[in-house]
Amino acid sequence: MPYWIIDINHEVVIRENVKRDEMWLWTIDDKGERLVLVDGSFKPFVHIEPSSDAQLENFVEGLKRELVGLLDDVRIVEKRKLGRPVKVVEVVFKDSDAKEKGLERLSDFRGVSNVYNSDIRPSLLYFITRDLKPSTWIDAKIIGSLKISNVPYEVREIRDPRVVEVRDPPSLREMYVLAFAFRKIGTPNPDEDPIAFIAVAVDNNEPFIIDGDNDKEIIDQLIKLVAKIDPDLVVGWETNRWVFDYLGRRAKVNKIRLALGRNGDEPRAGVYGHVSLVGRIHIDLRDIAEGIAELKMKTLEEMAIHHGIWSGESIDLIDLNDMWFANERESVKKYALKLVDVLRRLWKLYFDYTVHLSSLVGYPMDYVLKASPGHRVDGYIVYHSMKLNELIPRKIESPYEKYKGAIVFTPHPGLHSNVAVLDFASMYPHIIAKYNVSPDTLMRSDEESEAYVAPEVKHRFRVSPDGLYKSAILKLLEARKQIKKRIKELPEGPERTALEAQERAIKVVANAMYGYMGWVSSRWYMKEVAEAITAWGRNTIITAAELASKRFGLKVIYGDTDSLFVEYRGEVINKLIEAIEDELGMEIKLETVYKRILFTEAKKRYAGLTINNELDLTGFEAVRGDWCDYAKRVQERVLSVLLNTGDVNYAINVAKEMLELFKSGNFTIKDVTIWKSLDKPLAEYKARAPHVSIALQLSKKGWRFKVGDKIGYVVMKGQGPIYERAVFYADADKSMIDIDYYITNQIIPVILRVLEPVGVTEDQLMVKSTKGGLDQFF
DNA sequence: GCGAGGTAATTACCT
DNA sequence: ACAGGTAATTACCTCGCG
Repeated sequence: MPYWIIDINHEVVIRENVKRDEMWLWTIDDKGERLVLVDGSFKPFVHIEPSSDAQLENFVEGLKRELVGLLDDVRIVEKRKLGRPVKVVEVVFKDSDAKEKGLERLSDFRGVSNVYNSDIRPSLLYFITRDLKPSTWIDAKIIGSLKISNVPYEVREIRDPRVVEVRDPPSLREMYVLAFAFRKIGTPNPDEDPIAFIAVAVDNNEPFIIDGDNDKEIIDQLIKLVAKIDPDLVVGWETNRWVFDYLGRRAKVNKIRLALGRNGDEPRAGVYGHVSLVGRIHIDLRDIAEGIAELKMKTLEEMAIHHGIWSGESIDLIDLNDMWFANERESVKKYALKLVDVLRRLWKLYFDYTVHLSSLVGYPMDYVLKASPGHRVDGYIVYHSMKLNELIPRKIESPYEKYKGAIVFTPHPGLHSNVAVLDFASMYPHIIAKYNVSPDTLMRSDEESEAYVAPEVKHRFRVSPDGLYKSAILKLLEARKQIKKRIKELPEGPERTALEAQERAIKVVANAMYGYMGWVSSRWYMKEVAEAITAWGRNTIITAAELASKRFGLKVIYGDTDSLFVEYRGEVINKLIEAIEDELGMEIKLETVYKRILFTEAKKRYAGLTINNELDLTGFEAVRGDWCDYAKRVQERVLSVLLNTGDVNYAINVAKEMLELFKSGNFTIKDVTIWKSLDKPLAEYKARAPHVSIALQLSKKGWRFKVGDKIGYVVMKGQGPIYERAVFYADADKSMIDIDYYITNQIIPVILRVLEPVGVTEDQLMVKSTKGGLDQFF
């Protein structure tokens, strides 16, 4: 009977007067039955590497004496440390409490050189030692049944779980939750402001509102509803950031228990800010929004717009708050119902992806979404190294050391026609695989064997055997290749969508591998390894650029890291691609062809019109979140006209027309709002910036800001620095807006940025506009 | 005291 | 808390000048 793992939690319990560690696996079997599988066989353990002068047998005896009363077993085992065999002592404790005590005793024990595994969470250690992955199907030996108080399911005691065949996840009971609290002025405060209502959707049923005379009733109803529906999956928005914390504090005020877990537990604050509900998967969709770079404003509405599933007007939280107090409560609730439906539709787009990311990385679905790219790679590598019998170093932060990264070519400014973009496919991963770049293959200076030598930096890597990183990345690259092949063979449909999601999950981990190697907190951090990869990368792109220009006479217009922008001349491009692949042994692809492309003198900025008539904007203000909408729109339109027609005067006229419209007051407050992030706590700012100064003012009025929040401001008429004239966008009075500021500091600069390379000067924007403007073009 | 010119602080982007 | 490379604005400092 296969079981699909929903959630896992680790408990230390006393059963029949014996204390033991238990792993509770919350599962669904293939008949849709919910079951808890309890494995009581897990004993926490560490690996201890004795210092080189220690006598192994004596050392073991010493350990036994030191840890008397805490041990289950002590034995010498063969492991590998950076590929070389080593003998270490496996110390198995009776239970996790004993482990805590034991580690304390060991902290000053003589002869210990290294302790391994002590910083890996028990549930993860359990999973990796048994080669289990969450969000997969498993099988196990049933050895009996147990009771867990408050758990309404059958609980089976198991041994020897193992992964069974890969297939689709079972159908899950889903609950979507949006909680609302309001406050007349400022951020709602859980000690004073009640939960106003909660919008809920269950599975695919009609959304509804949980309402009540006070929030004790509301929270009570929520608890009862969760108990009744008993969802496997709870999806919310900002639930990790504040909602569950807020609900918890309101529950406390109302003297009720926020029993939302499957065992009746309250939400638990987990690692890295994740809130877990025992036995359920809790997804905060905001965590996914965080990873979407194109999404400037991390709101549910913006995310829905990004995915093309939003219709109608968005109402921002401040307006919603005002509506609530203006007694337009029914409209607020109606809007909330729409939001909860959108939440559900968005989650469906990410379900497959999250399942695959979870089973690839080895973290439960909710935790893997919250985990940073670095921790996702860490999860993947930890599993992989366990399979290779490698010791898993503890995470320690090494001192920061700067090293050289990628190369960016200086662009040829101006308007170009017919430009091809060539991209090396997964350049860094392929460099790692090709040159066996890894901490366990790096050669010491006195070592002699066949080696790959990195250019410039001259670090050497053994040709064989395959290193930790090479084998890890090859698995990903090969899996991805297979999936891509299958995708090509499939028609559009759910099967293909799921494969695409799997491919995305693999890509996310593969792309972060290089970064992980240069991360000072990574378990296998080694500067030389990261440095060698970028050195080979620079060498690769420079060689390719030389082939293009010297052998094929193709002008290289620009290039960044793993891409080359070259003149597009028919078959010559194919010959170039062949030559590059031949001589460098790396795959390079024709990514895009631009009919026209504009470069300024700046790197990392260009605008192109593809042969499919798509406008690609890169780096410019128009794609940045910290310029006002009006200026961004002007820049985009000017570029669109310039690239579509190639007519500079036309572009000038469009610019002037939009400038005139602006001068005559044809804009809204939102058009001129500038949004900037607070990247650190307010107290830590050294410089006076407009958004910081506004956040400080608002703090005094009862607003609370978290790191990462965005502050919108508008610049008003008057004297002095901008930070003195900036006003919170919601408090702005349109008649006081400093139109001149916006013209000289926002609109004119973004126009000139893209028109100066084609010879336009500021004076040409100043004379009144004539004919041939915007209307004619659009 | 004032303006020119440089620089630190800050944010957000690219690959 | 994945990496380095880059552009750009604003506040603020230094310096020369009167």
